Amino acid sequence: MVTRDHAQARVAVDLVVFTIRGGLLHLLLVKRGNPPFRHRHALPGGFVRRGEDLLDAAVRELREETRLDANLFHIEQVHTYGAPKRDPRGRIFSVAYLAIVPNLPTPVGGTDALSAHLVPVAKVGKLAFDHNKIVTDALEVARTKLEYTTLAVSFCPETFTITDLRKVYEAVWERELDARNFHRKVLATQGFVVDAHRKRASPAGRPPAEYRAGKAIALHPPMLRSSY
Amino acid sequence: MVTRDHAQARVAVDLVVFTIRGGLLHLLLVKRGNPPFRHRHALPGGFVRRGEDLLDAAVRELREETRLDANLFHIEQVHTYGAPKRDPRGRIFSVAYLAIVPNLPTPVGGTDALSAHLVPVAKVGKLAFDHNKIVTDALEVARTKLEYTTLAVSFCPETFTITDLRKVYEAVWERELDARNFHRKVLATQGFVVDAHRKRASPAGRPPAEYRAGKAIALHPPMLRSSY
DNA sequence: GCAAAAGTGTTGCAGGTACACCCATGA
DNA sequence: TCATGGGTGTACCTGCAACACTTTTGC
Repeated sequence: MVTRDHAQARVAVDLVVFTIRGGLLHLLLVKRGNPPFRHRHALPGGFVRRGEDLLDAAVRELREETRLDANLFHIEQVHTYGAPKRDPRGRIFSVAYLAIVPNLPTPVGGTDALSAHLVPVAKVGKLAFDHNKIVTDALEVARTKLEYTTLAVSFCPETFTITDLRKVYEAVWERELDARNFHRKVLATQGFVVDAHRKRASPAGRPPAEYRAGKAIALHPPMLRSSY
Repeated sequence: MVTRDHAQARVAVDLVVFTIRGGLLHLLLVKRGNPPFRHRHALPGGFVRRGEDLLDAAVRELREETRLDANLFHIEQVHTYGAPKRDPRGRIFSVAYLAIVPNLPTPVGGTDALSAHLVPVAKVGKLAFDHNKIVTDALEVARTKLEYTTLAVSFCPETFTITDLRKVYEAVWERELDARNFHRKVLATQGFVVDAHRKRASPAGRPPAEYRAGKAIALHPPMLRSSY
């Protein structure tokens, strides 16, 4: 190609970080410290550095924001956004990553952010750029992945109970599940969870058994939310 | 950010175009006319232009390559590849698109390609750049989407028989299906296909009824390939 | 014992597989 | 009437939803 009619562009990663607090799905947001959209909430993220791969950039940004070790969270690419005017600073493509972390520690502000907060997804307001669309897309991916994969355990600490796991599904799907059928189904699915041979002290009622994440990644059969 | 340690980059789209010929899944490949990887097979694609959105760039490239009208094929974004050294020309991010076309007309060479061919996916050799990885990823997406969506009709011409549709599944999954159960299941799934009230002349046997694509996008219940 | 939460048994139904069988056409 | 592929009926099996019921703890 002789004429350079293609764009010289910058490429950023944006992070949709979900965690669960108090039975509700929360999203990690930062308050922007610089224009454009100064003081507006936005997704954490930043530019991909020279010589840096996309996933590495996403992991780096998440670590800067949460101080979490890379093997303590789930992260995967979701979609890339490239509308010509999505960012007033120029041509910026954004590769969105979905991250899921167990019981996130109190977040800290990053380089470009005034502060970071966890916000219940139901209360997320108008965000900077096209970030509302990015959140919607990532949430749909997370909801679908709970059906066919063991992704839900990524929301849980190292050991957890079946009820903990069920509350993950209920928070993400915003839908109640039958505790008894759920219990049976999780234990019947090979590799979903493995017995930790411990009981948790409980404030009331029979103490539940604790489990760890199993080795399976895909669920056979899936946990369908359909049956509307 | 004061220091510009992030990459100034170019962004390209690469197309994984599938079609079915003679009951086999085929992939559209071009022979590169310019370095790097000159004379090597590669995915069709090209740089995103100034002021052009990602999907528009992918549709444009596909039209240039196949002369097909935009509403005659299915296209969707799959994944973005950004390893620092994936392209020897410099920092180039590639957004991969999966496209599915019915009975592709003979392809033509594009601006950057010597020629274009349809190759059975089983016979795809070593491709330029990281394109083998891109094809593998896109194929897995296509296989999965056949389970949960009506994507298979995108491989079919305007009117088709249930057997045509079944052969799509068999080609993509590389697995034979029971014709009788498949038939019943497709007709039982609301909105998958609608009766075209025509019969096709057949060389032997009872003439099959013809159908058109229905309005449904998702399949309830899904067409599971599992049951290994 | 009573409350509370964990965990099990059972029944009815929806949907899948396997395969016997009937239908419509050309030669 | 036979071969061929389209299409239907049916029997068996798996897996889920619903919900009654039992178990194990703290008070």
